[in-house]
Amino acid sequence: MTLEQTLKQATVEIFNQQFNATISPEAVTINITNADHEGDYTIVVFPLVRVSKKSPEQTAELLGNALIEKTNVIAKFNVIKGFLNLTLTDSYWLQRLQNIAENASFGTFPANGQKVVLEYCGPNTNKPLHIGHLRNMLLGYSSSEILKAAGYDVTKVNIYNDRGIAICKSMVAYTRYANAATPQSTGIKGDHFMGDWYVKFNEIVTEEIKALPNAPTDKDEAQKLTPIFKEAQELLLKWEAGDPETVALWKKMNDWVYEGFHETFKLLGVDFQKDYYESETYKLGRDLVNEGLEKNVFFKRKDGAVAVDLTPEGLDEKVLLRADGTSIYITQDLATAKLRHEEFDMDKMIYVVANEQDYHFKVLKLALQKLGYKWADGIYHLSYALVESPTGRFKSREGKTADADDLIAEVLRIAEEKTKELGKIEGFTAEEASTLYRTIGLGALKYFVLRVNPYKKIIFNPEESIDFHGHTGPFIQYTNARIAAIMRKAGGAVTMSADVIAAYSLSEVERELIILMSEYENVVKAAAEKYDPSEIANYAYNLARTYNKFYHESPILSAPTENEKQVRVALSGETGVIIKKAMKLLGIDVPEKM
RNA sequence: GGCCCCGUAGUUUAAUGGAUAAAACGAAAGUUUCCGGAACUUUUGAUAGCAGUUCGAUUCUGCUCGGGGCUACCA
Repeated sequence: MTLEQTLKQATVEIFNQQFNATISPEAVTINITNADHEGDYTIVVFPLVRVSKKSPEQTAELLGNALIEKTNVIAKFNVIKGFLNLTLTDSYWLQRLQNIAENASFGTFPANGQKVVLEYCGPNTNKPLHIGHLRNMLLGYSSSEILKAAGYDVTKVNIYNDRGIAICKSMVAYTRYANAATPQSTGIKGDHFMGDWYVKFNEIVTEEIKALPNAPTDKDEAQKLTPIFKEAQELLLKWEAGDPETVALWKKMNDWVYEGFHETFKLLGVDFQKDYYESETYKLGRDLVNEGLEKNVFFKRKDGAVAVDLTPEGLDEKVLLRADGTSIYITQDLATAKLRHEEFDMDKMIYVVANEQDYHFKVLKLALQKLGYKWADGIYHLSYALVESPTGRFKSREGKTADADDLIAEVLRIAEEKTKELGKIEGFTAEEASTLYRTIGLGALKYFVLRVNPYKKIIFNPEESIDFHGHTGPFIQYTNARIAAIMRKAGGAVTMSADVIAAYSLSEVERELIILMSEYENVVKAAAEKYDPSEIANYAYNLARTYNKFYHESPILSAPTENEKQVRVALSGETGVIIKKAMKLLGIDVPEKM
């Protein structure tokens, strides 16, 4: 039982005895005491006065005394208004620290038997990854790590939107102008190579529109009249018909893209246990929709399209199958969901997709629920806001500024520059140095993205780029490097003796640090429940900041007494351990020297 | 038009309905003896507006004003 549970339970029992009243443990709110007041934990008694029928102060006083009687961990308490501030004994905290240090799996929960399928990334294969994918991938990967720590069995999957008119556009431009160039022959990364031909296509469209006799003012309308667009449409038809030459070209170009993507995935450290391809699922779903017709939960409109009526749920009527019986996006998503359930028998299915598609996922979940699939209750859309430039939304037309690979390269370059400036890596081999630049640069980038709550939009200013001071990844990494240096000199982790645990008197910061570490497992749990890595990110920062404060206030290796040295080294070692654990949940490596 | 999300110091972010709203960046000043100065200590400054719910509201409700998104037999 955790301390909070113990205190809640004791409070419930005390109320039962003293007031003959039954309250639930959930009704007892316990917070960490505000920094401005003395105490470790605070029980807010306002909600309890209704039961005690005494003033908040009297109730708190009574409860405080009773808790001291009942438990053996409370040293003292004070009452301010309706707040009961409890101070635990130093030996409780030291013992707690020792227990944490001895428990290698502190912060990871035992398997809960629940399976999760988590879909993330979901790129189109006609252009390179951009900053939005970056946010998606970092969120997806980190969420998966957090869920695993919370005891879930997680399978990460990706879905490639590898077909359609956009891909055909690149193919047409390539066929017309490339002269059989390849990523290898040009030295261009495969996904960028594909993207370049997509850009080329659009350039030609613009030219051909100019040549049009009576071009419509609407750009989309005008595009449809251009020869190159018509070629792309023909190509799409040929692809759908399975024309061998077209399919071969399509496959060749997509393989280039995958090679490029995989390079980026590897650099970022994200991975997938299974890949899905739209080209294999785009026709699925028809049977499922017909099943809905039979069950009378979907209906056929007069025009022949099959739709679901979601007006009772506050949404609209939504078409699920075209009048000609072919699938649309939602149709295949329904089918893919069912397919995955058959494959994985998961309890939860999480989709990491931008908030533009909030509506889509509401429909998806409701439609599956109407079909009677119980597992649809476990569908969760991990929705995140778009990344915007200071001037508004990143458009692909704005080009380079939003490109994921460029952004990564830039941040690695800055990491190298700053590290060299500081000159702390003497004795590093060239390879060690470049690994370090990567660790720090990616640490900065990942932290920058993950520290923000997913539903909040991120304003990203490429000019100002990413910082390495203050509330950043490198700051946390640096703190660990500093701790690592101390631990090397101390000769490794220490175990505190029973005498020290019993008699040591903690300073304010030391106490603060232990309380923070003690909270780590609650933070992991909360982050998993909320699907929110920013909880972990902010926690890690807090821990690092508190440690630095401690570090500056308290001599560690040169502490005045052996007891102080023992406690402070133990404190340092475990802080390092938890920093590493937390950062791992964010997908961020932590160097021992930097 | 309808629906959804967001609005906190100059800027970027925090705060299960709890105490005097917390940090970082920026700006200004400082850290002789010290284990790593990517650090630490000061100073500076904010809940868009108006009501309501209650012991208590950044948080919940309603309205107003701003910003974004969705509302395709596109993906």
